[in-house]
This record gives sequence, structure tokens and C-alpha cells, in this order.
Amino acid sequence: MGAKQGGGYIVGPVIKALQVLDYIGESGREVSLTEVAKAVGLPKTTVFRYLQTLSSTSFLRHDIPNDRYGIGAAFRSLARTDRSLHRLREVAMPIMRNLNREFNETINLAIETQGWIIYIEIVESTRALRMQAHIGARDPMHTTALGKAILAFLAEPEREKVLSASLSERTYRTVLDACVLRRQLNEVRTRGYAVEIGENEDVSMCVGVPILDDLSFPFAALSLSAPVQRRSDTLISAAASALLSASREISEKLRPEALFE
Amino acid sequence: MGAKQGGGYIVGPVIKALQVLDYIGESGREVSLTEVAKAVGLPKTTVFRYLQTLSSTSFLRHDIPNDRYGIGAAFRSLARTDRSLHRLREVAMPIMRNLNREFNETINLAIETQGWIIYIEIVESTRALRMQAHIGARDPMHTTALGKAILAFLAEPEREKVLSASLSERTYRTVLDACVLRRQLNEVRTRGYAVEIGENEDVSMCVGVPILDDLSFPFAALSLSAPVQRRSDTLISAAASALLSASREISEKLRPEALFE
DNA sequence: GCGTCAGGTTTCGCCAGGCGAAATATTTTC
DNA sequence: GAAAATATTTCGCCTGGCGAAACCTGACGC
Repeated sequence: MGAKQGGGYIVGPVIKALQVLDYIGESGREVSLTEVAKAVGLPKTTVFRYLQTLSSTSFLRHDIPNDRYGIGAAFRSLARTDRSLHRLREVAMPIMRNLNREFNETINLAIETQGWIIYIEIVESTRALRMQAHIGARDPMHTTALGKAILAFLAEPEREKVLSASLSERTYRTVLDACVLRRQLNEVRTRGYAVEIGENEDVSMCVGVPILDDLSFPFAALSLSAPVQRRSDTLISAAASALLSASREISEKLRPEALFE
Repeated sequence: MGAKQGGGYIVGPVIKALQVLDYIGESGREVSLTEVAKAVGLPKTTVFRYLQTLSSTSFLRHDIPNDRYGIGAAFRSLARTDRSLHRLREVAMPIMRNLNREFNETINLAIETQGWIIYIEIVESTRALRMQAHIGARDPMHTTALGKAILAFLAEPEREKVLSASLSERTYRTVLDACVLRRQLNEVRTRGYAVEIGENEDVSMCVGVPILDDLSFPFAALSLSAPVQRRSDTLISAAASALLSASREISEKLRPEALFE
């Protein structure tokens, strides 16, 4: 009987709950239990349970006085982050490819999540000797140029929250003293970019800049990373200025629709 | 053991699948089975099934070459309709309330869904004798001013698809002849508004205008409905011009972000 | 007020089908 | 090519999802 179609590894309740969610979203208004049940063709009791479940996670909103269900906050917030990141990627990728072409070094795009830097897009250098992280990887904020770029432009209290946590030691060059870091971040703030040399991995260096939204909040960061061997003041300053203008361009193109409102 | 927390009518698989969806959405990139399993703290097998299930409905996208899962088309499309309608409502409501105050008649906002008109917002007249539909109700397109307003501004092929379907008879005044309808719609197109008198319900009349997006696509319609008794040429022309400027105002305010891209 | 009706909620026993450990296949790495 | 990491499949257990039906609850109508 339950022989669901297609796939093979299909979980019944999940499919059915998604039908409910889909119907409500598509209808674009607040609907009653009975309406949904009739529309998706499932027993009232079953739909009732799904409505409860979906509401309990705020994917739906239960308007109790009128007993109507509509799309909820969790769904909207999820949709928004997805949209934001989706757009960020879309806008940043061509620009990152240009930087990559210009320097032939690895270009990284990252965001901060719960005190860590997460790589969300990477365009790799084609050189034999190159730096490579992989998308989804996580690094501490205080050991990367990406993290420092973001930290520097965060508001005081958020920054301090990170600095006051225990700072992990990645290499012998990792800066572990919060005071030193604070001084570095001040510099970053005035000149606009962060530099890290062998603080995250022995063999790599990195130049990073924040990407700011219209409220000057650093919601992402962009960096160029290269083997320490290729370190040179010319490279650093050339990279910094290229990254800065790239970051500005990305912010610009993102402007029309606020990223996080 | 399975004694889930809180609620009471919580369906386990649904909650867990939502956690998976949520994690992937929040992470903002394509993730592997193992990563999700670790992150949400569920057995790999279980997560595997959810990933399959969510992908089968396109809520997730399974990137097969890399075996990564990311947010899928169904989710995005749902999010988009939700956003659109949410904004439409938000923008239209105050304007509808103004119209309602001005005429003290019922004002309706509707969209088209699979050949039917669906009421998504209604501001009711306070008069004892008033027209009332209810939110979520469905009427045929060819019997309502709302439907005609949309039909008139649809592209030829879409319009013909509706006209060539069998036209249901709601009252003895319902226009059933496609040729007559075509002629009416031409008129609607030139003067900008549609009128219907007793064609949907014996006792009611209705004046409707389309709401156009920046590509002149009629994605919604606005109408004033009143009992036929109160019909008068002055009412009709006053309503028409008020509705037209209201519609223009709504389009205007919606402009900054395209409704359907 | 009481009866009726149209929702929504709760109960309850049944057994489908979800679960996850472990085995297997597949791909990646060294 | 062996080893390691990851994805897929199998399989029996038994949970917990299911839905009919009983039960509420509030809104009308008379």
C-alpha cells in the first residue's frame, strides 16, 4: 500500500509535510486546517500533526485567534540567508575570477559563522605551488586575514567577544595576545586591509579585506592567499588595493537589495 | 526513548528533516552527507534518507558529481512567491483601506492561479448590504471583473487558453461566448478597467483593474464590488478612476524589487 | 436558551514503515 | 595497490506515525 512512487529512499512523513508547506506557501495566505487537508488530499488528523510540527519550528506561523496557518519566521529567515548568499556568490564570482587572473593566486570568499571563518567560494591559482583551502572549511578568526578583516570592522562588543575567547594556536607565529591583536585590528581598520603571514599555516600568507553592506557591517570577506615564498611588499600592496576595489565593487552591486536588512 | 520534547503532536521525521534543511540553508553552500549528519547529530543513514527525500521534491538539489547537497529550486520558488505576495499585501493593504473609506464598498485583491481568481485580501464595506467573498475563495476568470482585468492584459496565447476552455455559467448573465468576451477584453484593454454586472452572482457588480509589474504583466487585480442596487454610471466611473490610480500606486511602490523576475 | 453544524482536538489500537547497525560498494588518497 | 573515507544498500526490530471515530468548542439560527 504505502508503496510510494519513484526514488527508493523516500520518507513518507517528510514528503507529506512538504506538500503541506508547499501548498501554504503557494497559496500566499493564511489557511485553515480543513482547507489544507482538502487541498493536499490527506486525512485531517495527519495534516493537523504536520501543521503543529511545522509551526513548532516556526516554519509555519499559527495564528491562534483565527486558527489559520501561514508561512513562518524560520522559513523566511532561511529564505533570506539563502538569497543573500546566493546573490553574494553570483556577484562575487566573476570579480574573484578577475583577481585570480590578475595575480594567479588563490582567491577566497568567506563569511563568519559562530566565531569561525567559513570558506564559501574559492578560485584557485593554477600554479603548481599554490594555497588551497576547500569550500566549507573552517578556520579561526584571529589566525586568518579573512577573520581579521571582519573582526576589525565589527562593532566593539562583538569583536571583544571573539578576542576574549580562548585563542587557538595554529602555528608558532599565531598571535595569541589579545592586546597585540587589538593593535593589529586598529591598523586594519585605518588602512582597510588585513595581512597574515604564517599565522594560520606555516607556509601560507594572506591579504584580506572585508565586504561591507550599506550599514558598514562586514558580512563577508575576500582574500588572496599565496605561499610565503612569494611574499613581497609589492605583492601585498598590489593585492590590497585590488582587493579593496573588488570589495567595493561587490558592495556596490549588492546595494540595490539590502543583504541583511 | 523517542519521547520528543514539548508540543505533543510533533512528527519526528518531519522535525528532523527540517533540521537538515535548516542546516543546509544556513550554511549557505553545498554540503556532504557526512557533514550534515555530524552537524545535526543524527545517524548517517537517517540523514541520507532525508537528503534523498528533500531532493526528490527539489527542496534540495543533489549535485551528483560532487555528492553535495544545496538548497533547491522548489525551496527558492516557494520563497519567492512568499516574498512577492507578502510584499504585495503589505503595499496594497493601506491603499485598499483608503479606497474602502472613500466608497464604503468592499475592496478585493486577487491573483490568478491555474485559471482561477483567488482572493488574497479583502477590505469589507461596513454597510449592512454589502458584497462579501472570503479570502482564499475561488471564482472563474471570465465571470469576474478581477479575472477580466487580468485576462485583458495577458499575452494573446495565455488569454486564449482560458477563453478556449469550457466557460462555466454562474448566472444567466454570465458571458459564455468567447467572441463576446474577446470584444469585451479589447475594450478593457483600451480603457484600463473591467466591469461585471451580475455575471458572477446575481446580486453583485464589480469594477476591476489589473496590477501590472514593470514588464506590464498583470500579476494581480484590484476590484470594488457592490450590490447591483447601487449600480450607477457615476459610481462605476468614480470607482474605475480611483482603482486605476490605486493600481498605479501599488505598481510604483512595488517597483524597487521586481515581483516576478 | 437549546439544537445544530462546522470546524478543531484528542484518543487509541494497529501495523506500516522509519530506524540504524552493519555489510557492501564506491571513490579518494597516499 | 592498499588503505581510508565516504556513500549506498540490506535487513530485521519495534517505534511511533496513522487515521477512524469520539470528543470538544464556538458560531449561528430559531
